[in-house]
Amino acid sequence: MVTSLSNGHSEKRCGKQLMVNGDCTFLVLPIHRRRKVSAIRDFPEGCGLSDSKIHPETRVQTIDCSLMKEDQVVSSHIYVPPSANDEPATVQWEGKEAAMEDRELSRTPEAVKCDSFRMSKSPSTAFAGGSKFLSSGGNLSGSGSCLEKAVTTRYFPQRKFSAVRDFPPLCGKDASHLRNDESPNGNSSLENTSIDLKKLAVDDKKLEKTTATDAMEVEKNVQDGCVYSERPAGIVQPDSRGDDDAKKIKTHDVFEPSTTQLPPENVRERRTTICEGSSHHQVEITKAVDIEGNGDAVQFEGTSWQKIIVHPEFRSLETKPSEMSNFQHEPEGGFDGLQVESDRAVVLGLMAESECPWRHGRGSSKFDLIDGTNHSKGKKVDLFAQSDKSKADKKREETPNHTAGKKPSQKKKRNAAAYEGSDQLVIWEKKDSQCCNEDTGEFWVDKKSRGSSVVTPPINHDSNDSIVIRNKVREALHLFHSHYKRLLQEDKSKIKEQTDGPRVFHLQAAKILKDEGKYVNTGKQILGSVPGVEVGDEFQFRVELMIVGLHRPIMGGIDYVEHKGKILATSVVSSEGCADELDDLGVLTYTGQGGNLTNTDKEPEDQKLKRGNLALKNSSEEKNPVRVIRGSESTDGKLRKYVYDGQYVVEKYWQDMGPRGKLVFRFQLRRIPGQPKIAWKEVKKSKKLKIGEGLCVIDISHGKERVPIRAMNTIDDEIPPSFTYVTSMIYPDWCNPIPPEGCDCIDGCADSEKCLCAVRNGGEIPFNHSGAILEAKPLIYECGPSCKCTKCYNRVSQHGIKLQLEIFKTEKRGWGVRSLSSISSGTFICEYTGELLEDKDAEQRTDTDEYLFDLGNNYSNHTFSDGVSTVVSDMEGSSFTIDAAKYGNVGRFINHSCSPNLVAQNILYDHDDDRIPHVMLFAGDNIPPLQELTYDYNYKIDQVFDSDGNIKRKDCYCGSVECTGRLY
DNA sequence: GCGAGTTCAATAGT
DNA sequence: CACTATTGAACTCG
Repeated sequence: MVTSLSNGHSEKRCGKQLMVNGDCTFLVLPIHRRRKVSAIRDFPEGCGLSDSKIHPETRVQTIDCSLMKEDQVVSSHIYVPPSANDEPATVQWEGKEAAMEDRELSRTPEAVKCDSFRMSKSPSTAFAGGSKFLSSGGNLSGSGSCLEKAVTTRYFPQRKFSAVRDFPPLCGKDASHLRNDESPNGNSSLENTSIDLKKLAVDDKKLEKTTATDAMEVEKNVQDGCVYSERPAGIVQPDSRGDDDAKKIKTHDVFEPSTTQLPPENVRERRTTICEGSSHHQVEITKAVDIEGNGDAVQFEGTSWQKIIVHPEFRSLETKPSEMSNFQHEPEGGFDGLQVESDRAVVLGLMAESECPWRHGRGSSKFDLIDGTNHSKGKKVDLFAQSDKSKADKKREETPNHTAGKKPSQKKKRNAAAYEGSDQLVIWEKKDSQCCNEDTGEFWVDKKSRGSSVVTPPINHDSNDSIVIRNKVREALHLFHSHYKRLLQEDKSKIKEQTDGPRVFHLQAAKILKDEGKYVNTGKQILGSVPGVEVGDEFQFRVELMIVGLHRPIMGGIDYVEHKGKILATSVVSSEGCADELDDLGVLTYTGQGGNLTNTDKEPEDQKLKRGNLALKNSSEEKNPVRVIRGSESTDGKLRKYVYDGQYVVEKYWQDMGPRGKLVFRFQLRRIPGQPKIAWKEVKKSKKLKIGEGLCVIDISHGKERVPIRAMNTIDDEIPPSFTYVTSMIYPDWCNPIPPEGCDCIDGCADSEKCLCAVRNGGEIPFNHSGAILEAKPLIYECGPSCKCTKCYNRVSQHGIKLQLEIFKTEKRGWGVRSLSSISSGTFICEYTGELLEDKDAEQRTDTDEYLFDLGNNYSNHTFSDGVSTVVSDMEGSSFTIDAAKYGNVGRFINHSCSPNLVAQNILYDHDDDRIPHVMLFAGDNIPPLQELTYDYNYKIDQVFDSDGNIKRKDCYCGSVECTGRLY
């Protein structure tokens, strides 16, 4: 991301310059003069904030908050009205509303006891700032998207000296090497995957038959009274449906679970999957197939054997040995999504960034089911996915002949081509030919007319490819939100007479995106992880799941693919998936689909074992990975975001009495070990820590911030360095900023043509009603104390920190900052406070210049016309620097990253001096809890000098995939 | 056997 | 809270 947009321009003192790069338009503002001092931090280039979804009715911010009571830490959720209006934020607890300013309240014993605060009114359901202005793709950050680029002031000061934070060796690029060592690199992960592609050999005819009969038979079985339940007999109670219906439940047919028994004695085969997490810890998942038909069993290492209960009649539907011969390459036992030739597969740990317990840096797909123990190459290839072009072509040519003699499936619209690579099995649609390398044909290997073709992965796990696909996902989501925002704005500008039905802008935006061909991972259905999507990614709409290929049905909760004659579940969206649904073992109970559970118009009926339910049932037998997307609810019960939770295995299923008195299917899914930890769980755990357990300081602000800022150190015994915490800038005596003129609005600054502040912002208020910044500008004017407006959403950053931040000791980068709650893109994080210095003064502080933030020559008058800024002020006078060494706030602990998730924004509200704007940090991405907050310090390589004028250099240890390796 | 029409799924917004 | 438009795959019908 540290692309030197205009290295040469610094010397040219160029004027306004437009740089067009594809979709990107960079407006480069003039460079006025060189800096005299070695001010350290500069505004990141391309602070470009783009899109934002405006939620006019969204007026709630959710803050996960830990309250402190002496040495106790109590977790709470506080829903805070955004700071956009000028009223004090309030919370309600047990019906009592209390001002958030009243810090004492949150420290009362009552508050300590309470589990949660709830806002008295929750007109909408914004979470953590409500909207997003970059993407909804959670954690999607870093470089690459043009949309992120916007107007930015640029200049390249010549640093005379520097004393930036010192980092230990073996970080930065080294760090990333280390990471690669920790887990097998991409190539090896691919090569070692060695998933037995023979298993993909499918007899179309047989498939057809099996498919057809499967659902039918299963349905019949259910109707015949076979209940596959692990619930104690009697739990399922017949309702008033009459005797016939009641017969459907024969409690004596219920098979009791056996969760503690040893594996079956007479196992036909045993397959062990090794899931490797961080620290090379491997977890074994063993599936034992019982030859006696007494039920297979599965065991996660460290847990007891869990018997897979399959009713005998169900078992009869399973592939019989005699039928096996019909499968040309069918190995005994059928496909196991996790299996490799050696019967061992490894889930690569996703943990790489040591400081972030579940993130492995950006841009790389880190969740690889590979063979971590057998590193021989080409297993997969020699089995089926041969890369030999001629063979592939030949096989392709043979295909029609083979199929001609057989009865092709009517229902089979797809040529179920498939590949297995790492943890993925991809079922390609035949029409999606571009997915295959047609130039070389090397990906095509037909399965002897059995209908399915196997392709090797279109992407390998080389980090570059991972970045590419990751950026594709990011771009798609950026575009989606861009369209969405535009549609919203267009609608808003329309006269409100046009109320022609519900306006589903997210769907419209998705449609546009599809027409543009910007969907990712289309044309294929993936079993396992989806390229470019990482565990923890957050989405706002269901359509986004479709856009990135994570979950295709817009409505359906279960996505599935036909494979080997069976439909297998690929992903489920758990809408009930609040945190409590998952216990500590990562077990999710999912209710099947159908039965008119939600449609009140139709009569409720028993759920049938077909479609998604059948797919999940099949998956419970095949033990293939199923992606889980968790929908999280906000206060009013509406779903506000979807989080990709990782891969699960369906352990068992049973029938249960549903809410409408009809039978529903329940599926128990267990999270596959070795994946990134679930953020909320970590947060929960983290909040429980007490002094001595990693918690060093309960509140580094000593009560000066509304929300306490903890200091955590689980690395060593170091406590945070001492400094004086200040929540606002300290101006020198000579500096008496003039109060601004202020607007005269009395209507909440609704009329952006009359509101002076809005006019100064180019005729619009740069925030949405949720308090999220819409786009970065060189300078933003918030309404301030001089304004007459009382309620106005043009006040965001001036209200201070709303999120629960904490500083924590990193392994390699000193102290860092993270949030305990999910942050959506555009949310205000904090100001960078400190002492305001003139250059000449800053130059004297050579010992502490690691905390300097260069305000540079940002000052300028911006006249916004035609969306283009023009700088009219002269640049005489000195420039300024913020020194946070002695006086500062949490902002001084925020580290640099080459793939930052924050951006800096100049803001004025309490004075008019645009030479010394406030430096406000906003989220540039959706940021999951506990992910370190970073921004780009924006150093320029070889532009920092020591006191003798020598070029200084410092390695960067941000550890991101896109790390340039050097800080300066 | 094929295309047209219908049904099924669950929000997202009014 | 009730209601509805919505999409794409599966399914049914002619």
